Amino acid sequence: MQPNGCIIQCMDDDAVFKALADPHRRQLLDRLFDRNGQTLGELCHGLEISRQAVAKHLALLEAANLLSCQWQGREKLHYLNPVPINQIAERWIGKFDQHRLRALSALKQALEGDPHG
Amino acid sequence: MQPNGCIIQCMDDDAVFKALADPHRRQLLDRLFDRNGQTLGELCHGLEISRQAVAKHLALLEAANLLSCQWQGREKLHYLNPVPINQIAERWIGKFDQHRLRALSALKQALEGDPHG
DNA sequence: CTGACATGCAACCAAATGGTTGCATAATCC
DNA sequence: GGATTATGCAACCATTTGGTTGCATGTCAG
Repeated sequence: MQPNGCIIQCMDDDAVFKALADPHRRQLLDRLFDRNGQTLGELCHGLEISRQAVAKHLALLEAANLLSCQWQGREKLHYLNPVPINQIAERWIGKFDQHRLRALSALKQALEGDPHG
Repeated sequence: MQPNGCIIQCMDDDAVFKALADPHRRQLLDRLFDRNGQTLGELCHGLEISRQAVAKHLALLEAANLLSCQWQGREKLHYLNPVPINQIAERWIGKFDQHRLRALSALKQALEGDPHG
């Protein structure tokens, strides 16, 4: 849709796919989905890797534009950005979803609040 | 939701995400999307890597259940399987798409047989 | 059968990846 | 100011990854 953005975004796609390739990183996204705006320290809880490892993952996610950060005093808050995932879903994954169109039909009905299901 | 399938599928998710992480592999899927059932040799055309490298990528995609193969004489035909991508989209990516719900509303209209679409 | 073609298998290699440890920097609390 | 806390930076390491080359196997054509 955007005139220039597409070229740049397609380059970004690779970063996003690579960012999603690691289970720890997906887990971090999951956690931020559950509670947005967590600090590095909070995101470390329960993960069995070191703080620095988590920091690296977060930096990579940030580089892929999957999250944005905001400093608050000495704490760095991490906020989820679902847009790149969304874009991949729309532009790339959707392409493979002839099958999904059926699911969408069902979803359409659900969105309509269709009582017949 | 599925009683047993979920556990297995979640393990598969990682393989699928990893499989999608490489641009060459995504390109191969794109090519199979354009024309299904290609041989290894055909899939090599235009790629600047060796046949063996392509074969490795295809093996990885097959392991991730993203494509299925069928021998025909001395040729191995490769067929796209969009289901795992679909499942990821449904189960994981969809979760992050509060935003996408708006897009779905638009799509819903398109599916309704919008004459302008 | 012989040669050409399509693929598989295995060894090997360089670079990327995911992790660690140690130290530095900056903000907060007493 | 000094200790504590939150994070960053850099060096280092093992494993994985993506690629290569060389050779083996199996199938088709003459």
